[in-house]
Amino acid sequence: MKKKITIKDIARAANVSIGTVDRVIHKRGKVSETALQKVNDALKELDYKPNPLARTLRNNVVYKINILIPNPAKDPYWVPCELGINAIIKEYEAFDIEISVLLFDPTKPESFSQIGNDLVEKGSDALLFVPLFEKESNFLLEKLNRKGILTGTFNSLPSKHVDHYVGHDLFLSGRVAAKLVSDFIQPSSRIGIIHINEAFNNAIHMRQKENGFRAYFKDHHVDCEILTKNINTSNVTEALRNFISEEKVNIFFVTTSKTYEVALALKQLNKKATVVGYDLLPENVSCLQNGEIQFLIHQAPRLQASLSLKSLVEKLLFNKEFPKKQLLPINIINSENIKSYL
Amino acid sequence: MKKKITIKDIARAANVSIGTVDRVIHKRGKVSETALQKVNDALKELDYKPNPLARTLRNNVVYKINILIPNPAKDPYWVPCELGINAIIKEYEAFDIEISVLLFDPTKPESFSQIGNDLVEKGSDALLFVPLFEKESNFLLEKLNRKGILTGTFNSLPSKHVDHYVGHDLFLSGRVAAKLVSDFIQPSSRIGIIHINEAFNNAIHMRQKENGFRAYFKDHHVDCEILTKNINTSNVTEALRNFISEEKVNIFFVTTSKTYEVALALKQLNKKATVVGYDLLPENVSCLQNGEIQFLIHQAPRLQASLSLKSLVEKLLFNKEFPKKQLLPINIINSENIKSYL
DNA sequence: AGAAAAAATGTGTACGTACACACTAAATAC
DNA sequence: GTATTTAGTGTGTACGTACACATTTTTTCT
Repeated sequence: MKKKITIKDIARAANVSIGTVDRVIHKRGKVSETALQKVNDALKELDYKPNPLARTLRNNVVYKINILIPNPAKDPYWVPCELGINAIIKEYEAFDIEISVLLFDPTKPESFSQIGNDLVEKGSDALLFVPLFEKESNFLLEKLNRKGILTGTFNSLPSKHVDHYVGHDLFLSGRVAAKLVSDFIQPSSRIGIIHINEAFNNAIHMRQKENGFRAYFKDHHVDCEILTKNINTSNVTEALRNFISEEKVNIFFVTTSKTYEVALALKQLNKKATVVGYDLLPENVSCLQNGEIQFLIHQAPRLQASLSLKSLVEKLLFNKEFPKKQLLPINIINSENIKSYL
Repeated sequence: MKKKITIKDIARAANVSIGTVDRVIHKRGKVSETALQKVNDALKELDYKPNPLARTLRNNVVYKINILIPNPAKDPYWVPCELGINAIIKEYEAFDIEISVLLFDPTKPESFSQIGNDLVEKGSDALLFVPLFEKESNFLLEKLNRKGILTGTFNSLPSKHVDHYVGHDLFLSGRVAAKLVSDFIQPSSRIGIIHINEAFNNAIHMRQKENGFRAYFKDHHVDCEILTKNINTSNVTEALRNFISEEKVNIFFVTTSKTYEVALALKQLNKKATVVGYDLLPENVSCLQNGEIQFLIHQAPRLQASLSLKSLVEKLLFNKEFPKKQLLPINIINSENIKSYL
């Protein structure tokens, strides 16, 4: 079991002191040509890799990471996200990392901006947040970049100005829904795309999904009527009942986690239809298991949150590299494999 | 940014030396009742967590992990598995870990046993392997346990005697296939379960999948003829062509990664049918994209391998805990979401 | 040539932990 | 009462890195 190469081994091999080796490694100058040559040769020859543990220990700083996510109490979609974050906090509690979680109201952009500004003021090594509001997020990102704070986002739209992004290809996820639905299409079928968005804050996401959905049918020359219905009222069920009664739609693609609302409305009207939607909310899962929803696409908020936090933590602790943009696989869930996701 | 608590802080709080604190922490005795009390109080009060980095640095050992997996050259299913392992090796190359990968012939149990024995002889801190052969694997596990070597397995059957297992619920994955297929069933449908297993080495896996598949239909009172066909010959295509010609089957569930063979045979006979099978081999992916396979269940060999190796590595390096048994979600793949998996 | 400045190199220390060792004080033995 | 054991405690050092500081060597200038 051979020992790993240390800076000491390099010093010995190059016949200089560890101080000189250190200066070469950190390019802090004050090294003669000959010594530089010898040390560089030795570094290459012995394939030196600095020990991240010793480096971190020596650096002896407690890194501070702030997290800004939507309040799960306002939208249950974010519950798993918070769980994922807490798991990572637990996982790294023994390390020199301090992580704080702050919640904003997903229906109030100003709540996001205000807490965001506070956090910029207070300062930190990294800030991880959910960029629900495009304008406000970009404004925040600009400030963070100016301050040189490491940035991470997840779930929503990636941006050029963020260091790390974890999320999904929403256009593709629309296509996936279309493919799933396509097996249920009959000559008489009419398809409804339902956007349920009480807070008006993820219109772009829903649009991308719709575009993907429609693109699939265009590519495959399935001609079939596809209607789009926006529901922004607070009385979702009533609006849905009206829509379903008026239009003869028997296939539904719901672009948000409120998929169960469609299943509910159908049940109330005593109608059968194919429903495909998003996310593993308890209500959705229950409908899936009852056969009222055929498929759910799982956006894995928990995994998104934990992956993005983990990347930031390990970047700070071990200087581990991460991709600027990480797109997760799109998970198709039916009444059976749901058990393996709970 | 407050510093983390160290044993020095504990020593100061308890008004003793760090040596005494250390003796308390490691329960090495030689501590007076009063000191013990004070130190324990301080430990609890300040919520002391030892710094895993410093601990590992001080321990100063290079851990050795051996890995024994089937040769990807003999069965392409294992290609991603090797890739996942190499990625983890790369990820931790700067740490005091030495990882070696050895390959056995998945058609020859004796090749597994022989290399396994060699590895036990040579010794190591942990051994990760794929327990393709039940009897031989248990024999190896017994030896490893006696030697006190940390053990990990993945992909195949979990065992009481292994420290860490990553895999799938195969019975459930059979049920998932059944649910997928159920949407294609018509009154006249006949279903074929195809076991293609040239090497006779994963009969148990295939059986579990079949059981799950049949259980779903039993639960749902779908009465529909389900035939089982075992194919162990080397000329798979011919055997399949004969089967398809003789039996009027229009829905196929293939329990192994050789799913493309069924699609191929159907194509040769110019027949259309619903095919559901396993794994993202290039041949399968191509059939999926051509519409010759409807769904694939992705067993994620790459993820399985990297997760299990990562667990062992982090257990040794940071003493991070892991679950004894980790079942992964069952991934449903169609022609669209496949893009997010490649 | 000798002093002063500049360049190059080496040494020491800290990070937090773990353990060997040295030390102190009390207890036992003769 | 002194010697020896024993329980209890404290000190020193190493792990590998990073950087401040001390020291040596070389260069420059008068």
